[in-house]
Amino acid sequence: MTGKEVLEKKGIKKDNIVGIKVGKKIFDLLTSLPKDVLDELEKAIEENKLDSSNSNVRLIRRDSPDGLDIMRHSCAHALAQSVKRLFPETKLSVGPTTEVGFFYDFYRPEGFSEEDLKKIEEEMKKIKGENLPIRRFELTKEEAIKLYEQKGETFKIEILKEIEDNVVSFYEQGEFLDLCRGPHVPSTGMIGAFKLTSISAVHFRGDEKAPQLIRIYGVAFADEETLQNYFKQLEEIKKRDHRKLGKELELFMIDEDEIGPGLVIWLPKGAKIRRKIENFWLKIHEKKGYNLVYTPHIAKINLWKTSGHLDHYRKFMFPPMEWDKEDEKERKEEARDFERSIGYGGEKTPYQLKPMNCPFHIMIFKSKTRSYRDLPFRLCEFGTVYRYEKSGVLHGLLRVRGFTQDDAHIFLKIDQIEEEVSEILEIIKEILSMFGFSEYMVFLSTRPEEKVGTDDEWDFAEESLKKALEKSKLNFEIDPGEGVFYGPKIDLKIKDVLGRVWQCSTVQLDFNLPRKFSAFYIDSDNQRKPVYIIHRAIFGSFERFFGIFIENTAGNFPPYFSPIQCAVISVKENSQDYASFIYNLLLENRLDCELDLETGERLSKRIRNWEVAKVPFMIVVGEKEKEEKTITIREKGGSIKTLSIEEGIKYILSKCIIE
RNA sequence: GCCCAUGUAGCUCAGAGGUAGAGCGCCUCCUUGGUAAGGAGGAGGUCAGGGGUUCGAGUCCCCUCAUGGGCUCCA
Repeated sequence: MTGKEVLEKKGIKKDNIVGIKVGKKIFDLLTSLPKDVLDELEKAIEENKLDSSNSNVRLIRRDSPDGLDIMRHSCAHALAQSVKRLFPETKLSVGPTTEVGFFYDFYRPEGFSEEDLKKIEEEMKKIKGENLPIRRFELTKEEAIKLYEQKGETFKIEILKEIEDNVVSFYEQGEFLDLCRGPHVPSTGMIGAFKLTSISAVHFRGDEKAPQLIRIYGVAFADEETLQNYFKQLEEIKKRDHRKLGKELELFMIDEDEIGPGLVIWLPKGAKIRRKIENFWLKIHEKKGYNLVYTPHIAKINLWKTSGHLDHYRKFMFPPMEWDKEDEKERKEEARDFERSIGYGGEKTPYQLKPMNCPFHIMIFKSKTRSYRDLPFRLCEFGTVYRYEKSGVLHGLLRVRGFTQDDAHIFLKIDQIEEEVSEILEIIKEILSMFGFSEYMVFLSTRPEEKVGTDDEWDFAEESLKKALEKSKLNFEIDPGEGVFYGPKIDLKIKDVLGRVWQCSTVQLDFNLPRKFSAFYIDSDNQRKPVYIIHRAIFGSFERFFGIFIENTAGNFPPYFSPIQCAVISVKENSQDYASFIYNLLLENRLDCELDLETGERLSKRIRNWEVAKVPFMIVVGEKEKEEKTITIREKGGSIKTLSIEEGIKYILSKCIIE
């Protein structure tokens, strides 16, 4: 007996019901229920407990999360049915749900156009209108393969072959049927408000060698209103888009044609913000015993051979800088008996743009003999690196080809890891909180199958990281096997105001690099001991973090990071001297401010200009203020107060200067 | 790298075979103003780049570059 039949038998209205949930198991109304589920359902109905929140058996309504998922699944079928009606030669693949909608993958070499998409959507609406009853039935795998052989659905046969069960389920609506494990709504009329949003190409099973399929995406919600709200939310995200705000607020630019894709120019206002962030960051790090260094952007290619980057990281590196052909002979002569293709030592050796800073920092460590007394030895740098990211993944500031890491490497003994990591976690929290980020998701990744380092080292290191995390009181999850081959790591993701999650901070242990470079220290027993390294970054990349920061604040930066903190505006010409006087006072107090003596525009227009530029404070002075030795402060958004010069400046400074 | 879409003034965009447009911004002038847009005039374009079709190409076709949304990738 199916859920539908039970409800009908018991006379329960099922207008908005799309399934039954027993414990964590979900059944649609079309599936024959196992005996125990059936019993429990009937019992719950008799005791009238179906909707009470503590009941183990519950009806799934279409607008609940589970209900939406069922409904979206049926949307995918309606999509496939629509496509088969309009383009019968199309072959079907799979059609699951997504977080807010659904998609279906089709094989159709000629693809679909935007026009096709509209037609498909219209046909889906028709299918919804037809309110076709949906039926579930089962076949043996053999029968199913036979059925699909008749229909020529080659992809379905492939999928069937991978299924282990011998009996498979089908769902049928009108002339359309599909291999599917469900669940589905009882009829096509039950699907909610939907819209097809995009088309993209994917490979069958994500395998690059497999044939290419066309994926059609849609979103679906219980009703038209929620669907519209979803699009409104998208608008909000669009409004905060850092690429748009970056242009409007003149923060950065990327000139793909003349300079190169993925290469960021920080404009004066963006650079001002960055410098404030750098100063703040550096002050904290110097307090914690870090040593700032600067290293070159290129190095002889052999450095990258030693570090192993050339073997493992090559596809993200820009090509080596080769000398002209005429120099080729000379270079080869200079080359010792090292790799012929690489060349080494001589004047004409190829150079390589750096994708990471660590080899330089190791060379600094190795530049003199280090004692155990020197450890932990902490180096930090705003190190600019270049990585050749594939063209399709570049995205504003969030994915670029040249970026500056807030990088640090800590050289230490293995028994210092725990304390050092817990110190690092404190620094991370302290710094991120200044940007309005306080919600974190933390992941500890442990040893993968392929790794360097001994099991003892891994045991000790993983345990140290765990203890440090526990001490930090951060909630964390363990990602078993997700560590990189050279050591375990902690990744920290931040949540922004729209609930989006971004990975920025990372703390990684490295058993590998010190060995590659034979980096050691002299211990108290006068023995050479191998040193351990922690790689860590808080922002990860200034560029990326800036993009996230822009979107999180919608360009309304906290006053202490604002590129222009205060605009001083004279009402008319006779107060210009007074405005200049106030402006100079602010400058003396290290405030970033602008003087607006513009006489060509109305006052309200000038105030609007500073509002649009998202300047947190304006000081407007006219005859009245000049007379009374006061200033009128307008905060962004419009609140206004008049204070004495001293009080007013004190107030603004308290919001704008961080020590 | 793959699929689809897009590329027109500094910015946002209209123009869809027949003389390159608007708003904002910029420059000049008028307006001397009290907390989010005062008025007038002006400058500004190899229509991403290259090739083709055509009497004639932002407009149609091909290639390249780049961007957007996905996919894949991200030791």
